[in-house]
Amino acid sequence: MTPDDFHLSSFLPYRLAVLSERVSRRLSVEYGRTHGLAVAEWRVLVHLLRCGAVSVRDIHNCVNLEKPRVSRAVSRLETEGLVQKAQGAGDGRLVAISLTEAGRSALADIIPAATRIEAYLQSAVSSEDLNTFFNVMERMHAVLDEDPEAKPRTAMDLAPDAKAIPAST
Amino acid sequence: MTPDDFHLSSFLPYRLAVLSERVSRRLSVEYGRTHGLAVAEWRVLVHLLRCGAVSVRDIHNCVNLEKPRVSRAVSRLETEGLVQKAQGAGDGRLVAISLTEAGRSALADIIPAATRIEAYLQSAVSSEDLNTFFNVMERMHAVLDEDPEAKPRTAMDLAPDAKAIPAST
DNA sequence: TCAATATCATTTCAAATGCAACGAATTTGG
DNA sequence: CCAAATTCGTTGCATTTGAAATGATATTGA
Repeated sequence: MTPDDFHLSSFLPYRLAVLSERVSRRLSVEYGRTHGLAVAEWRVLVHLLRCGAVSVRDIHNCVNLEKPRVSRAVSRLETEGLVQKAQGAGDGRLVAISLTEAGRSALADIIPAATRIEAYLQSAVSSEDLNTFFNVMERMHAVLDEDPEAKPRTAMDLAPDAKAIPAST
Repeated sequence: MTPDDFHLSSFLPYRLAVLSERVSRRLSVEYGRTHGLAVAEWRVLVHLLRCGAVSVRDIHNCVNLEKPRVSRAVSRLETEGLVQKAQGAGDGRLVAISLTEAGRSALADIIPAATRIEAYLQSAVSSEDLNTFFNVMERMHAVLDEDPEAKPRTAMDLAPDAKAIPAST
């Protein structure tokens, strides 16, 4: 293969990174405007909404954030009063992190805005194509799942039916 | 809309970020093993291969890296001997950055490996689905292009036929 | 012509990040 | 029962990062 034929702009990893980063930045405008949240904090809040009182490790295992990043995000959220920490019930090492009323109310603001942006992004795409899109992403994940050099996927990111991916066409 | 229905794992921006980061990390293993390159350095090298002697600003405008990041990546590459700087011909402010022979040879190593990983990622996807996949990404970009809150796209990332996107189905 | 403005690359600085180390708490295995 | 090993959350530390400032050069416009 001739290296000169290589175009960055058609290189899959590059394309993914560019779109992902552009989308993330667009969302950050929204998070920031409403409550000054960074991506890590947004992920933590959303996870807490669904899972109630959980540990740092739980969050780390679910939302693709390194442990120190979760710890610091939680600290910031606690300072802002959106989250509270409590001593773990049985295990003294665990910290039970949960939403405060203010946190719940912040999410009530932000989730609709986030959903609106998501819908906006998808608005020019038919639902068949969107299905195919997600299916392709899942297949790429599946390839990486088999790759010993790749970082394992978190359990939460596994497709519900990952064991039997239906063909999309 | 009920915020409790919101799942992070089905949120498009989150999915994009997770896949993109996983792919990037997998590639970094490859870059790092061969020549200790970071993503920014890889992008700069590839751009130079196609564009010859260019300025920092040119690189910044083409490969989605902030200006300081390009500047530092170039410095590192120069230290490693993969790149050389020259005084800009006409304009004294410009720096003419170009590949050295060592840089070209490093690319000859890395590009096949990168291409192999790209092919690997796409190996479980039919070419129709892959077409749809890229088409969907392009449509999302197009939506952001209309959004004043979104960061503009670089010229290089514009699809060649972005003005008339063919339907994929 | 030459002052005001703009552009270029670099550097400064504060914040974010990830790896590794740490102390505390728990579990394990003899 | 207790010492070794593991797991938990946090923190130290070095690196990376991006926004803004800087100094140098070019361009503009009066």
